[in-house]
Amino acid sequence: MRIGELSRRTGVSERALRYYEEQGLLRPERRPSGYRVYRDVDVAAVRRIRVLLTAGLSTAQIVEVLPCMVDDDDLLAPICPELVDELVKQRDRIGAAIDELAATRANLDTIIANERRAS
DNA sequence: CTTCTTACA
DNA sequence: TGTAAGAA
Repeated sequence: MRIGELSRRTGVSERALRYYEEQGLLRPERRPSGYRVYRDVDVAAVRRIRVLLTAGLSTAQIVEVLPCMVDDDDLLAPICPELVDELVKQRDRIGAAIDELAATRANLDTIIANERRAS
């Protein structure tokens, strides 16, 4: 199938699909015309990429992590133990980010609470 | 009509 | 990431 069909079947824009390829996430063949040719398995591949992207992983991380994962029905399951380690680190980073945002929000709340009427 | 690349009021 | 432009 060509990019248009893959886009329709995955709900991912053609722009994004070309970007994924640029990042090494997909390696479609090329027809002499230059058109990209995707295989059926790429539909599932794109879904996995989406899941990881939504989980906050960068495309670079996904490139390394993807080969260590397998489709367990509808979910993604990590195979390599070292991968689980990286995922845990990623989870911790998110936790840290949440804490920082909570702190900045608290600062904002304080400032808002200081509102005073103009005399 | 579909895709490709490149570039950005 | 979207989108416009010019070419195939």
